[in-house]
Amino acid sequence: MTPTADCPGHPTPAKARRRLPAAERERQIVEAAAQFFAEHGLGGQTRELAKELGITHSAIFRYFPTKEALLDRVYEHVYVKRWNPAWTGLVCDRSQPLSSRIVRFYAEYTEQIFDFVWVRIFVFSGLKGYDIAPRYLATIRERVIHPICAEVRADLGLPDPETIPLTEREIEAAWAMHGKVFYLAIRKFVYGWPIPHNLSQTISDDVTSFLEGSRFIFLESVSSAEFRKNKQY
Amino acid sequence: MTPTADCPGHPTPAKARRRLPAAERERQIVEAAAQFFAEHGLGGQTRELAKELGITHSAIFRYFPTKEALLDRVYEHVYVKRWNPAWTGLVCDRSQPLSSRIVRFYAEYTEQIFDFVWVRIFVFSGLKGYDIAPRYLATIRERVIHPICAEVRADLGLPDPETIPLTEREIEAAWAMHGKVFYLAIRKFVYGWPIPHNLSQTISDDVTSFLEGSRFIFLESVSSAEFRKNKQY
DNA sequence: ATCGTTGTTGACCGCTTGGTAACAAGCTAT
DNA sequence: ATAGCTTGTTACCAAGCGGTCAACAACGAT
Repeated sequence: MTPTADCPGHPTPAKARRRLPAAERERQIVEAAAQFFAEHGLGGQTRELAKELGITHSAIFRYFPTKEALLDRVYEHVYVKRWNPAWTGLVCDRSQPLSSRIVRFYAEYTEQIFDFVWVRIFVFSGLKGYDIAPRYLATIRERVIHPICAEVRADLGLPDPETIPLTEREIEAAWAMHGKVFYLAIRKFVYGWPIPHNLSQTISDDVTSFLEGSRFIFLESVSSAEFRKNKQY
Repeated sequence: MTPTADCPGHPTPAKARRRLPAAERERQIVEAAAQFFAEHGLGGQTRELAKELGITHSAIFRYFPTKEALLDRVYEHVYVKRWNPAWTGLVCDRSQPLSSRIVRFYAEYTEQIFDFVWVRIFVFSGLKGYDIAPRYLATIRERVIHPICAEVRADLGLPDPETIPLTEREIEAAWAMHGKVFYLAIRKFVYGWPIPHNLSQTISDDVTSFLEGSRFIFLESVSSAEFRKNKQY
């Protein structure tokens, strides 16, 4: 396209700035790249990205030695600092009923996660085999899944995970709820399929359904784990 | 994998056939292409696919006018005929308890769906904006989600969807279970993350948890829908 | 053998791709 | 101004891409 499209008819066409300070241009490129790669996949072309920025693709390579380096910056920009450290404590704060703790966590969590760029780049890099997804899921397991299981145990008057380690069934029950929430995001941003308009109602239902529905799983799998443990002596 | 791996050292290496009848070669290409595109994405190169087949990329274009045409055949090969028509009736067969019907459906369903090629091509084409995913989800909604909701209604002694239309909350509750199952597939084939070794136990837990946990959602949302309906007169 | 048929090849075309280098256009200080 | 640094563009490269085509190699029938 015409790079200098400042319609030659205008005498003083507001003179849109074409030369930006380095730091600002760099930030601008990263931001546009995140949106761009989320849309077109990680294989999207730098030339097209440049076009959207109104610069040439060579300009991008002034700021990033390679496309890979740009992608690394995009990952950093999208995934770092989106985790609120307060969340971990939130689930364990027993001054409130368990269900409202979990509801509140997922309400805040989805506010960060239900994002076109976040979800799609996550899936794109998962498909490419990058380690973003496994590493992130390991974090979720430690900071969300396990704490929730521990709290459910406490809520049901069951022994804590230190005494009787969490079983696969219990962990999977917690993943079910997490999966439901993330599946909503996939439905929306990957499949382009509508999701319920009342998201907080949905989340609240999911949490209640999880707590109600998986109670017996916790009771059952803990008691059978206890049984196996006692048999050892 | 390598069909013609005739290690050049052998004097009479059984003479692995290089010239195949057209129909067989075509079938072979489609099958290899499905595996290949599932692995490398829909942007994978025909030359590399050809290399895996032990032929040149030109040979592929003898059988398929364009890469797009090959992809169409792959879609057909992967997604057509994987739906068992008996499934629709399965959920509605009231001679058995509802939970075992649903468990059985999802057991059979996952047997078809938990497949590297199926899941990844599904997600790849979803990200590209092809209509495979939305169309498929519409089918799931009609043939699985809605029937399950109707059966839950009947099981709880609630009015059928003809009388009181299904609410968004009820439908979403059923999607929760479906999403959990599909999220397992995504964890495995997209993120490369382990899933429980006892899949049938997990599915059975998920179904029980759904039926137990969403009972109140059905009761509540039906009664409020009835209330709204009566108010009209 | 010889012929036509058919699967396969290798060289080639035009376009796109990430990446480079030389040069032009702004800004700022003197 | 103009020197000097910074920012951006033009023009280019080499490799890779989907797709084409003429020639060739393997078969079956005669």
